[in-house]
Amino acid sequence: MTFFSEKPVTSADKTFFQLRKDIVEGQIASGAKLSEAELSTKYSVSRAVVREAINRLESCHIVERKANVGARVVSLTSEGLIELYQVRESLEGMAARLAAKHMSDDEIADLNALLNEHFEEVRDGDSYYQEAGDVDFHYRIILGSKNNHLISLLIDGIYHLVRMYRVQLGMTGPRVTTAFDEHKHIVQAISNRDGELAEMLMRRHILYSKSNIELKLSSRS
Amino acid sequence: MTFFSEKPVTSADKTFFQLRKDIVEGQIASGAKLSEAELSTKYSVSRAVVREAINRLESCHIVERKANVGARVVSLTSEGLIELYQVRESLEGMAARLAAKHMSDDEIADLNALLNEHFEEVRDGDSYYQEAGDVDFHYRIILGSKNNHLISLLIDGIYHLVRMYRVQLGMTGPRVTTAFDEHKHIVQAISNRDGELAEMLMRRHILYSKSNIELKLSSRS
DNA sequence: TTAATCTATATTGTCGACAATTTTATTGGC
DNA sequence: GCCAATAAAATTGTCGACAATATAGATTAA
Repeated sequence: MTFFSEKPVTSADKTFFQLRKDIVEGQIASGAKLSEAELSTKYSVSRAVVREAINRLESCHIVERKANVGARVVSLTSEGLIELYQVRESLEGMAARLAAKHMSDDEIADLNALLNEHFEEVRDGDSYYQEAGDVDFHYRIILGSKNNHLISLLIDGIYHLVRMYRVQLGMTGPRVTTAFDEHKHIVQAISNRDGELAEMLMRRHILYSKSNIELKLSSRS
Repeated sequence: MTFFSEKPVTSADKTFFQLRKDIVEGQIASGAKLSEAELSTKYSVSRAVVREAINRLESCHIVERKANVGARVVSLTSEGLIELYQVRESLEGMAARLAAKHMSDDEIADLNALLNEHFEEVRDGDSYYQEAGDVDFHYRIILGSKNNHLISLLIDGIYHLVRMYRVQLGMTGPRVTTAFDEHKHIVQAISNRDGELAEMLMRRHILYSKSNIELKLSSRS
């Protein structure tokens, strides 16, 4: 299920989405230089729309740009990962707190239903949907916060970077079973309208997730 | 004291800074439409650089843009203020936590010195520097987090919006004395390297600050 | 008179060309 | 042979013009 069916209306939109996808999924390497002329021919658009796309990516912290020099894709470092997850812990913790206050009973019921689907998939050993299921879960809570500023920061910003790390470090759907239990407890806290606990559990959940990725990262290098 | 002496190198930089200033300080009204042609003549630059400036402001959540329609300055609403302060509470709480871990002893000493200057100003009834002093205090802690992602989100993003609300609602340097005590306790926690407490105190500090602004906002409307 | 359609106007989106700056290559001196 | 100064190439920044879309106004039919 896709929530924000971001519909590219303008040509710059399409180029932005395409370029972001190519970077996040590693088609364009981390640290690579983004030549405006080159991308212009590659995507069959003018340099102006490529520039706009690159500017937007810079705002997302996906590329870094120096004046009169050019733009490069950010390099994936362990420090960057740590920083990213600290921000994520902070914001998504707040999202969980707010979700406990602002989600409707129906939304919470849906969230429980999702968790059950999720459980059956785990039980059947179908770990393919896990990745999407995990994102789905987190998105619902983020949206449940009803805080548009928070939503934008997480979904338009952080999450694409998180996905970039995950994809390029080759970790899809890790630690399925333990994460499920954590999700369950978070939903319980939200059901009980206990924002404080929901925030705490979400923060720990993300901390665990970070440790897990760091572990795989260190063993890989 | 200015920390990030953001030096505008390109023409688009200058236009971006100028336009942001004009919006934040209310020269351009909240909710106003931003005509590219108009601004182009006003700032004596081409439409392309105005477009780039507007795009950057959109990323900061200072303006909202609709495709093929145009950009408007965000309207200041009480909901927007609440959302903003929730995000700020979350991020700046994390900043305080990290600052307690990552600030050097020298930096902490400087922070204490700043607090003392601050105290004398308060004692002398010189409330003019209070506004800048408050920002100064918060900036040091944010920078002390040593988390570049966090720093960028707060300083490039949130703080300009916060300032926009403050300036346009006419609240410069509110509740001087009580805020000072709160600052003092936060610094104490950081000195003790107690990140957990620092985060808690910072979050409460920002919550109080929010309540204070909301109070003035409701009495004004 | 009102509503809908069509037309005219204005605004945004896109493009190619030129200007300014940086990077690379070349030349000259030691 | 190596370094510095200079010239050439390539890349980014800026501009004005054209195309596409949306808004406002006029016209016509019910």
